Amino acid sequence: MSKKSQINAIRGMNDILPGETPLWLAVEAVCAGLFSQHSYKQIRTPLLESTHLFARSIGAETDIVSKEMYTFDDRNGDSLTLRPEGTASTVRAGIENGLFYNQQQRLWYTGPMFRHERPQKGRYRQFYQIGVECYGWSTPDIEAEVLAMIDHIFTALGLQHTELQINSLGDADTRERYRQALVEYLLKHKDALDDDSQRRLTTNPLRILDSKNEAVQSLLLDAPSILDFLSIESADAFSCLQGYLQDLGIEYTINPRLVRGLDYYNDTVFEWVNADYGAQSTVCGGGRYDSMVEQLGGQSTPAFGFGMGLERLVQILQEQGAPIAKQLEQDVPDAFLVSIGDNARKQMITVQAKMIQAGLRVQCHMGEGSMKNQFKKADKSGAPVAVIIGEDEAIANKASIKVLLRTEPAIAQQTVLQNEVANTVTNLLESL
RNA sequence: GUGAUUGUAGCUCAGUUGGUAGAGCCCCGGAUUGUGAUUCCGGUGGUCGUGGGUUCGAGCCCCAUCAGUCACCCCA
Repeated sequence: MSKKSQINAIRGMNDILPGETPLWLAVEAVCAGLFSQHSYKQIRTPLLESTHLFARSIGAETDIVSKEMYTFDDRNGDSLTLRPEGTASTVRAGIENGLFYNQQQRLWYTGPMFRHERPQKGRYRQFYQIGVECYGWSTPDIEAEVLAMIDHIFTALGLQHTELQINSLGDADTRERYRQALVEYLLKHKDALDDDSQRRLTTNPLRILDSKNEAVQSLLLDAPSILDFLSIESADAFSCLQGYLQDLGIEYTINPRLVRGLDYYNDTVFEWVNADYGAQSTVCGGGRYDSMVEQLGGQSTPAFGFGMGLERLVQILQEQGAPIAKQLEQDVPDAFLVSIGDNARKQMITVQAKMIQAGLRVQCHMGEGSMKNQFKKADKSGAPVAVIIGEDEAIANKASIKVLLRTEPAIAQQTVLQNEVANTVTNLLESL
């Protein structure tokens, strides 16, 4: 490895390597499958958007917009931004293409997002999110559908120790009245607040609620709860949602201190959290954002959605040894082709092509190689059978090819499978 | 952005009070076994993240810088 000429990835960017991509594909397939079962359609939007879009939707005062976006001027002098999340783009695309005009939409998306944060494991500056957005429903039933869908996904993935937390933020008027009450309460105990919380008293008091400072948290035990400030409508909707969750058998806890980092949420908000992952405990988060479509210039449209960080999800599945992660370790070819002599070697690619057409997964030994070497490769590939094309058979242009079963103890338990594969391969080869 | 910690072969790591580098795994070759695996023998591969400094001499000391990791901030 030469050192002078080597160029490394820039900070916070990471490569997803071939050892991990099978799990990524499997996770994405599970999600896409369940989205499809629920009649959600995918939407694909550009990675680049006008900077104004995010300032207007996420909130110009939020940390994301004020200091974490990749923003630059393009050659025309327009300010562009790499998307830091998926919701704003989806809303923009929906408005622009008339998807919300007297219509209802169930949409999902996936792809890279960009935030200039301090990187650590499972948290990168380019990260992948998969999410869902629903437009045109103001009632809690759509919320229950989405939460049930996520629950199905986690069950299908075999995700453990991850619990649902819900809260309601009410409408704008509720939040304003609650904000005043909270600030009033906290000012009485201002000395007990840490520096960050004192700063937030003026910038964003609600965020003090999820402070990790223990002194602050104990102080919050006696703080007013936003749930006591909800309007009749918001309270009804919230209890209605809980009824759905109980009917569905989905366990949840109400966390009145659950707030979201983006300004656009109202009423129901939720997170799935895994307490084992400290600073990155939130696997999936979302909520209702009824005002955003109008705020971005569209016809007023109720909206509900969530986003899920794939790096975290994949990491947790790996560390928990989830079945979906383990089964991929057995992702091996059905057969490995080996040849003796030049004539046989020339036939090998053709045999492989026919086996592939028959639906088998086949790996071929490429290039020169002693029998010993070829069998080593066959063994390493994990294929349950090795197919040997011999010199005599090749010269006679017949396909009387030997199929060997591997008999290594480690895979002896797969004997039945081996025989099935061997029979399939043998039958196929005889018919060629 | 703040604080802490780490950075030696592809991987996991060792390297003693500073004297210009080692192990295991992997990979390659050979011997052995009815092929592979196993066992034995041998081999490729690192200017010790980078750039300065101190010193006769630094992987080990100092400064800077880059990167990873952890916590905070923030968030998925």
